[in-house]
Amino acid sequence: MVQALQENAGRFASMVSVFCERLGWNDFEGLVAKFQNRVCFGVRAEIAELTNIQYVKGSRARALYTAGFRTPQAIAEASVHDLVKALFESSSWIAQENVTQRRMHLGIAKKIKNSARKIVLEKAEEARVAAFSAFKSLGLNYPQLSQPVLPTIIENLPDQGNGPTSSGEHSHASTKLSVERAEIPGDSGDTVVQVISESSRPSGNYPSPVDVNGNLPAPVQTSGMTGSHIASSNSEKQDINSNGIRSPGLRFSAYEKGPLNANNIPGGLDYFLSVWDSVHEYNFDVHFNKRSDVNSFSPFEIHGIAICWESSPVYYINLPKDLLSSISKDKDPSPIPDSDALAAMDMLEIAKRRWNKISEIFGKREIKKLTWNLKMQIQALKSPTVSIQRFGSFGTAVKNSGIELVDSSYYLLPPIHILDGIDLSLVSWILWPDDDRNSSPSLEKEVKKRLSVEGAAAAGRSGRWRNQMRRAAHNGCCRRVAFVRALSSVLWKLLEAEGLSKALESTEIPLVNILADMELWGIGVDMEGCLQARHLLGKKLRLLEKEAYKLAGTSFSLYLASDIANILYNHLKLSLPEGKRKGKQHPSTDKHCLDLLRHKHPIVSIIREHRTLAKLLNCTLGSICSMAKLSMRTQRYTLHGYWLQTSTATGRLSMEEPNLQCVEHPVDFYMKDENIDGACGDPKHHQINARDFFIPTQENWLLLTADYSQIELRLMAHFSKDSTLIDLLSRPNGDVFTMIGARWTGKSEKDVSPKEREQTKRLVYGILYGMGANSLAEQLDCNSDEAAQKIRSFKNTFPGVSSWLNDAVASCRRKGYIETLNGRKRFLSKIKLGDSKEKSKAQRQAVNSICQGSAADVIKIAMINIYSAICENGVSSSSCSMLKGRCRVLLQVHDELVLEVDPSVLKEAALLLLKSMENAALLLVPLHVKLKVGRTWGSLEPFEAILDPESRP
DNA sequence: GATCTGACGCTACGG
DNA sequence: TCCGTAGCGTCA
Repeated sequence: MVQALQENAGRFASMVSVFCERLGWNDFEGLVAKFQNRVCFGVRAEIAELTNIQYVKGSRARALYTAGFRTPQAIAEASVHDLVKALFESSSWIAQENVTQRRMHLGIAKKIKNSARKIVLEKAEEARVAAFSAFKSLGLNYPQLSQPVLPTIIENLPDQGNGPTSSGEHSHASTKLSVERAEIPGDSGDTVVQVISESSRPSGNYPSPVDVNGNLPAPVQTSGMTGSHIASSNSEKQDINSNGIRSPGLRFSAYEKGPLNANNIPGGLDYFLSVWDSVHEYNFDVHFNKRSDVNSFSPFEIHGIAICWESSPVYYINLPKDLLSSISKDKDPSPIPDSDALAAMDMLEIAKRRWNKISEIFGKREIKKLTWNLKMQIQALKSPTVSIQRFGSFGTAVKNSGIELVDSSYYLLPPIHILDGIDLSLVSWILWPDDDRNSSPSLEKEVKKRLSVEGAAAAGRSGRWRNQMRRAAHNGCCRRVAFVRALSSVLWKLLEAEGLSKALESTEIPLVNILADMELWGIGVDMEGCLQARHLLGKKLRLLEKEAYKLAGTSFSLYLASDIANILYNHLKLSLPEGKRKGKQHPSTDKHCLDLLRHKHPIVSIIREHRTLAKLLNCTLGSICSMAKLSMRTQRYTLHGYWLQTSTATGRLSMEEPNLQCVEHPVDFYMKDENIDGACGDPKHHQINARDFFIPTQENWLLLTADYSQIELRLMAHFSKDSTLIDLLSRPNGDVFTMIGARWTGKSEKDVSPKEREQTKRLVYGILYGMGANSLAEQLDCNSDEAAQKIRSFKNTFPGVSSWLNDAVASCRRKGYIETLNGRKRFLSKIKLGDSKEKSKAQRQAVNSICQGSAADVIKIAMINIYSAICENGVSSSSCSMLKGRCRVLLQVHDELVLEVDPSVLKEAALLLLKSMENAALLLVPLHVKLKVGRTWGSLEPFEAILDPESRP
């Protein structure tokens, strides 16, 4: 933690000082100094600054100061132990210290440290943003500003002492957009089939080198089999196997020998590429790393690609070295002398041709290409960069050849689009959606779980370099590809046996591309607004704390549930609500509990408000500020979360770092304005809507969102075929819950009050998810008899629904799994095998997963349809070609899609969105979609312009 | 003895 | 004894 902090602070400090230095802008330097610390005004100011830290008031501040901790930063970096020493061990009553006291001291020191950490982080961010906006207001061109900064930052990192600091030559290079460039020949779909492909493509069925259990056949057999495969393509190839150029172990099969460098086989890389091109199925793994410290247009640096196919050795292409090798031309592997510029240019042409060939191979849709974690690899190959250093003597030639330079020391190669790649992690997830929830899918773990020990070991051997240097340098790339090969034979058979290939191929695989793009693109952030809100919230939180301490008569941590429980139930002697004990460490202080207590003591509502606001500040706004990056491309702050396709059991997407699927709704509070003279007026109303800080990534574009209305309810109507419900949902307008409420209470629609509507909604979802009468009674604020009566009444009104609920459970019990609209399965074995508690849980899950999972399917299909119309390198479809490049999907929030749109095509985009979503599935009830448009996510207005789609051609 | 980890509590979001 | 997520924090 502290390391991260130090890094952050250091980065910020160097950035700021470079800004100032380069512009000679002294005023700004002063501003920054103020932000960074307020040291210059002497000791009193310093101590005052320390009191900003939580739990640090007068005496502690002085104690810390005299012990040498003179800034929040020093405290943040200090060890807890040192803080304890500084805070308590000098005082006179240290002698009677006992264990509990010691623990308390440690706790306080920890909290102080945390609080100091927060303060330092905040300041770093404030200054970062202030620096940025100050430059912007000066009208400075961003690239000029940022370019010198990055190398300087790198310079400050320990292991990159001599990064280029400043020079004119890179100031213009990286501002150009380069994605649109470089047409790849193989990209158009109709790739040229080379003659060699046909003649060398092995015919007939392959004998599988590894059986379903992953057992390796005896070495003799394998060796013969490998030979026969290679021989059928080329006899020269066999020689290398028996000659053992790379590996002395003649008696081992190629499978066991470990990887080969694709350039070191006879015929060199060109020959390898032609063989690779001829196989009908292969596994690959791109070796790359993400330069996370750089706000680059293209942070992916690629090093190589590992490839293997059935019973082949694992091949590794070293980039760019192997592209530039001349072995196939004159059998002379030594590099061309640098003086020979012409030869270098020739070589470069060859390299380009080879790169294009690779691109072409990846672009063949009909070839089955398997890997693990495809999304990142797609991203890496979309803007692959290679360090200048790796070009060695070709560097100058490359520079003159028009290959683009980015981040001053990386060349950007033409993009490669992997079409229809198959991600084995998806296969594994779709087969076992309830597995590994907490951990990210790991290939190693998967191999251990699904393959026999021998199978895993054999795969490991074939992907493991003997040479330790290479093993380290290739970062497991070859091993991964070998594992993918071993796993795929097992998983693919299972997939087909379970009949899950359709779900995989129709939605999950196409979705990978979309998510990859969404991650790269990001969403815009209004940093200034966010920081202002944080400032405001911070002030309010401090006021709330003060008030809470006053009401409690003592100070305690509002962040700590056990402290709050202690204050409420011991100190203030409030009575614990019914049934809230349950053997925990402390009595519950959760939201529901506080709601019950809210009239008993004024502090309760303070605690509630503090919790809500603290969550907003620390989680949402905090992560926005710390995770937003300044985008080179758009000169705006953007957030790039990660989309997780395999983390949920029901099939929904989820997101992390940050999770923008749970950004709060607007929060209101009142706060007295403190004027400079201390006079306080009436409490002023404030509203913070975190969604206001999300904006398009492009200047002047708009956000366009669309969300499904009651999608799960509609799916339930579809599945249950309940005629009453279908009838209600098929009406073109009117509120569904009001209508259900009317039907259910026997009133007419206009007599249904908003309260009744709300109750109806809760009841509907409650029953949908199998809620018991007791909890429903609590939710609806009535007794459990009434609740039970309402449930019966509801079920009588919709008899089809209630019988479907039973059918769904029965069917799940019979088959052991449930199935979604798209044929995805979730296995719920506990519905049969568990104890009664587990059983009833599984029953509820069964019903819920069908609806939730089907809803996830529907919106995924809609996303795919939209993407195929708007994506820039997709097949051009008839009417939507004008949308290409002017419209992007930014977020998916379960039932809602957030797009950004060029205003000139707003109407077209809205129509496309509406149509794609409404037609994503054909149900017995129509799917309703609500469109909204606005400048920020928080200020959306209903979009009415295309209510009548028939008016458009 | 500092540091890491898994379990749990709480709060957001979505239906 | 509604379901499904992420994330932050404490504690043993």
